[in-house]
Amino acid sequence: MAETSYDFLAIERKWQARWERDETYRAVDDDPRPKYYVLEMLPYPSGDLHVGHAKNYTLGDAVARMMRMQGYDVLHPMGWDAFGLPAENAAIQRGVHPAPWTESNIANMKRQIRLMGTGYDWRREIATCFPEYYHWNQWIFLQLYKQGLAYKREAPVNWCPVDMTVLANEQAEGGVCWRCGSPVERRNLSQWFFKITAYADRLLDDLALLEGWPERIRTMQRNWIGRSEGVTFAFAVENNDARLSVFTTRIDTVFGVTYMAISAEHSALDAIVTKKHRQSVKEFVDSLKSKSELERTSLMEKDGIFTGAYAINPLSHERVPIFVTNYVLAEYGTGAVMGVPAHDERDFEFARKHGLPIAQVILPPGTAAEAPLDAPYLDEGRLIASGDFTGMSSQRARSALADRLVALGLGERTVNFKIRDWLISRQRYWGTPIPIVYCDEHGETPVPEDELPVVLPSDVRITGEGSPLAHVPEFVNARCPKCGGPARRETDTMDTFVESSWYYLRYCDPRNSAEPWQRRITNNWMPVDQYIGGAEHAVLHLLYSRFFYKFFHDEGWVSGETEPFTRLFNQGMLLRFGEKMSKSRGNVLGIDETVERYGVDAMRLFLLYATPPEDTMEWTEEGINGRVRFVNRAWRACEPFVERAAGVSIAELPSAADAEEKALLRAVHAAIKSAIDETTSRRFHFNTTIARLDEYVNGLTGLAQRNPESTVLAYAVHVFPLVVAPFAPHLAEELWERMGHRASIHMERYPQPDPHALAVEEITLVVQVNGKIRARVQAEPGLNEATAFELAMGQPGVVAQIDGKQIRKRIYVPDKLLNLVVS
RNA sequence: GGGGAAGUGGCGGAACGGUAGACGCAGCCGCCUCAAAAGCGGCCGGGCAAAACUCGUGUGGGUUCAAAUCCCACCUUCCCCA
Repeated sequence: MAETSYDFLAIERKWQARWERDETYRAVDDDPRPKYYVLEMLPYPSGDLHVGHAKNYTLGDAVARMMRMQGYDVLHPMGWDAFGLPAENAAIQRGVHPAPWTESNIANMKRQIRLMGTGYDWRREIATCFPEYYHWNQWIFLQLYKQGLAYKREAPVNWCPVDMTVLANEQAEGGVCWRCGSPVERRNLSQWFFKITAYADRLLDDLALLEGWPERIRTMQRNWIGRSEGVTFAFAVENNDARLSVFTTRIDTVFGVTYMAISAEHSALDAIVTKKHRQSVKEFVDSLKSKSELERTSLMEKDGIFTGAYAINPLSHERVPIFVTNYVLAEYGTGAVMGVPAHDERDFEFARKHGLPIAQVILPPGTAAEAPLDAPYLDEGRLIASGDFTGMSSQRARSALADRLVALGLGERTVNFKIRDWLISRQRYWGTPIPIVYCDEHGETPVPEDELPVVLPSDVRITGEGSPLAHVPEFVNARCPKCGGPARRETDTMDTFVESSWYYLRYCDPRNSAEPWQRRITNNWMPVDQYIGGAEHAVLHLLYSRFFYKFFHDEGWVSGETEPFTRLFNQGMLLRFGEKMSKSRGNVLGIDETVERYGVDAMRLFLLYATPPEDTMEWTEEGINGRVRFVNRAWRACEPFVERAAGVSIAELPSAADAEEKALLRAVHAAIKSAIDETTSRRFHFNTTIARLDEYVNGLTGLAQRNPESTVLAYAVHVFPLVVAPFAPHLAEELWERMGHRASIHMERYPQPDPHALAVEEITLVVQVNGKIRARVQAEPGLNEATAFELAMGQPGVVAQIDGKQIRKRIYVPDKLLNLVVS
């Protein structure tokens, strides 16, 4: 039967073309409707999309469509995080220039995203590799520079030997490169940084504002920022002018110090090491030179070597040996720590190994005497053997000791952060050029704003060795903006996380060539109401974006909220054959083949249906087939009735003549209610909504067989495309059009759940005796306790259980349950 | 080692103090068909031939009239941080 077979390929193509022609999903800048900004993290144009990507975009699309149909002016844009290493690696491996490689990938991915039926406002598309975009990246750099928040300094940095570039701290978490997973090395290089540490306190405090974020992401950011309060004070070095500054959060253990540990890169090391130990210390330090942070702190055994020098504890005046160690890092704190073996795990291990004394100074609560320790005691307690401070609690002692150090002028209370400045230099080609030139006379000089953008030259040789830009004389040779004399251009490019830290603002005003965005327009759209993406960006992109937004706020370029993303939703992963899709695993399922084989609507429905969106889900052949069946069933249930449906108003609830009609009306409105509830609660568990849609279609199919003339059936058919539209947008459009509607269904209002349709005429009263179910009684809703009790006593099963016992208590949950407690 | 999340039929999941297993998948039976596929209808946690009954939400306790749901301990898995 030709007219009842659903030609998804033709119909889906037809509507995708129509939406594009009509710009159905454009967001209107000045519009009386309330705004809603829904955004999925912008993708890197790697070339091909698979169904894993589709999972991300489908959820955002369903949310955008639900909100649009509920009367919001929805901004739902898409673009490309187009700078980055894969383009350059392709150039090295295959000799293709990054620009055309990236552009053809974008073209292909854009085609695939359209195939997924997602409703984006393509007029706002951006690609970060175009000068029109990175112009403003450079401009933002200059503003940060002006405020002293962009600066260059020499520092030990993370170097990825595979990607041949340096990495920010967040990008080398756990000692491996975030991109390629290879262990990073340490190198001393002069590099550009953004001073994110200046915002550490605010980034931490404002986490409290982010109630719409998953708690674990907030916790991860809190840990990453790593604020700790403590004391910074100095140890003098015996027979030496050098002083060793240390930071500790446990000043209450200061009388337990039995050694000092300093990093191999400590600036005072040369000055304090004694002649006798110079050679062995040098050998130890040299052996550590190329070792990464990961190797030093995690893989290698805690080790160190005596310097021959002694430090004097400023409070106990004790003399303790100074060790160079592999586990104290120059970049953390002051590069020196006090060793308290009795109350610190690492110190305990170290002391054991080197035969250092273990002096207990904190007594666990409830213990009286000092007992030999076979493990360090890490918690708080009462101080012993601590001079004037003996007998105090840890807490009191910390305060008193800090006061003492401050009073003696030996130290101060300080706050230490784990977070470090954001290293943005990359020795690579495919990125935003840093707008700085070096003049012999004027040194480091920013490129004037009116000379932006500093355009990336296209004629380069990309070999994978060294910075490609350094070998392009036309690029390197520049004029000094101050004196016009010869100058050398900076050849590092920016970390691609810079571009993605503000792209959500550019979507608001994407074609502005005079400024990065117009405040009037961003004020209308920002902040992003719902941000959707994976958890892997918890401390990278999401932290950088928050930092940028606060800076923009301080500069007055954005107003209102100080956070860019009001709500954040973390999508779960999509697995196939138990593993994440990747080329190397050979389990990638492409968009094109999926869409051709099953249809987009079926794919979308499956991705939303299989699990709640935050859970990891497994792609299965059986699962997608189930949704293909659903689409076909829905079509067969509705299509033969479109004409009759068109003649029935959806504004009025028809009256049901029998139980089956009544049940169908319930199913219709239960589906509507579920869709609206899942959207407004921001829970987005559309898997349950689609289950209600199954029941809806089951109801249609059943009634169509038994009573094809039913008005209720015609009504339910008429409403169906509206209810299913956010999830299966093509099927919805086609049915809607066949019902004679001219405008896109996606501009219609979503139906409201009708309480009359949802009301039940009969309830099942559960009767329990002592909490065990003994009977189920059908009854009219609204019965009172006395009536319920009467009904219950008419049940032989209940009476038998009570038999001669006394009813102690009755619990009645109206229209649901009666529990009789007997004994 | 610390922190977090989660353990429910053969499978994905639903229920989030009040009828456990909605809905789908797989399986089984029937109708249709020469037959198959598709479609349509039905069954589908365990024990019992069946009803009655009874046991069932990782394990063991607890709170409650009532626990998959709340609390405690343990086991397992996954994710973060050391």
